Amino acid sequence: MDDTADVKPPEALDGAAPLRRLSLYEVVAEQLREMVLEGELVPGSRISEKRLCESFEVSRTPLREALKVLANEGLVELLPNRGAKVTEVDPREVADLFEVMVELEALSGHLLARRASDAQIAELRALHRQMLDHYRRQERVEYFRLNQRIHRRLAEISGNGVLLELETALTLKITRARYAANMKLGRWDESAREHEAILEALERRDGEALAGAMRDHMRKTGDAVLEGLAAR
Amino acid sequence: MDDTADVKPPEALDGAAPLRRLSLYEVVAEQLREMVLEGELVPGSRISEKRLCESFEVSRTPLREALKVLANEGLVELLPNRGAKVTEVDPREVADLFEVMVELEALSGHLLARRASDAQIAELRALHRQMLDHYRRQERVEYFRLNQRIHRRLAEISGNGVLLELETALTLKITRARYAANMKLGRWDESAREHEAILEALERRDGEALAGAMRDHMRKTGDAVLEGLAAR
DNA sequence: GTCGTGAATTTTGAATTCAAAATACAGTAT
DNA sequence: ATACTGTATTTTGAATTCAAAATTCACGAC
Repeated sequence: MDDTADVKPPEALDGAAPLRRLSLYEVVAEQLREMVLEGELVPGSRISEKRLCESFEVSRTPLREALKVLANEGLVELLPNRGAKVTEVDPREVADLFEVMVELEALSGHLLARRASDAQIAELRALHRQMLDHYRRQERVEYFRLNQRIHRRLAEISGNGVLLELETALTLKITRARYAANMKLGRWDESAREHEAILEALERRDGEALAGAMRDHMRKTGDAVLEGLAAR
Repeated sequence: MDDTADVKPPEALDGAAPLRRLSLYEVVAEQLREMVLEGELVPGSRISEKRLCESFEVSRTPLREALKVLANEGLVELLPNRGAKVTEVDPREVADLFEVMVELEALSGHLLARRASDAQIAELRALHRQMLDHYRRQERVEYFRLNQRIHRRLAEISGNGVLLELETALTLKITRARYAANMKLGRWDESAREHEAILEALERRDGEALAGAMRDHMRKTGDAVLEGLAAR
């Protein structure tokens, strides 16, 4: 019998505002997601449940629930009676991904031009300026994070919940492909210009131009990722 | 993909060709899905795990795994520590759904015009003719089933796996909304004409026309569903 | 009489246990 | 030596058990 000396701290952090505790499997899923995204779990490799259980210090029940979540996100595959394996990054699928994403972005653009409030546009402009600051200072991580945040905010302001969900889900896979392609962000300046075009079109509330700019931006991002994947 | 509702006892038929047994939770998920779609489980009502366990004659483990699948499909909501409840059909969300679906159909159209082989086009034409037969004979169920099958086949032939997945997922919700709206299929003749337009554009390989026709068809379907929902 | 507090019951979240399937291994026969 | 078969081990699928959270209900105070 192994020592069960370490007891979970159930009495910790109940202090002020646990508006909602989140389930254990969600925490595990979050961790797993990160591990897959950053390549800590090698694509194609089978996942040993036991090892993960030990490293996470949870039992198999929440771990398997987490695996199902990841499976639905397309990060792992669940083979009946043969466990789970990390999905490979298939360039073909990535191409498909961007093909769809381009259209979703275009839709976003059309909606944004119609629905964004002046305040929201100002907010986006502020975020954009902030991002450009990071760009000028060559702060990669902060730039990337703000970039993601802007894209998410754009999707939110589009005012279509389904669209937001889909873009979130697909962005996850795109991020994974990015890591796999080992993107070196040499596209910084180009990308920054494209963002500028997006902001300008939005401020003019020119739906066609905005949709075109967002479409263009996503297409070029896709090309860059695919190129990176090909030259793995 | 055939949609035969074959009953399979879990431990029977191991004799010849169980190419792959499917997990218990998948069977349960399938059943639950149907129950939610057809309104057997009332929207908004909380789901008693115990009762479902008894009626399905499975333990809580596979049932809960199935619930997670349904949650990811958006058919049920998982409230932490408070169980699951069947999601309500929100007209606002349905509108969002179609707004996105319209664009996905348009993309499908563009891809189809480029990628569909002559044989595939012939196959679709055959399915279409079959569907029209059912229409003439006023065979609702068969018509509806073939309609679904054609749409699915169109998505498949588009040759974009991601697009196929998304359309499948969203079609699920659309189907649910249809049931909730208690669609009376008074749109039969109109719908049949739209399908004819789609087929013709495809045979001409006119991408723009095809995208337009598919977009139009989906938009009108959406309008009809929303109208049905409003007049609940 | 109504509102608030606290215990009892119910229900969910997670761990453990049990059984079946798959894989790995060893031995034997050709 | 190699290939096949039967067995042992590992790993997964599902059931059961245990604990914690939430809901319900009753009692008491105002």
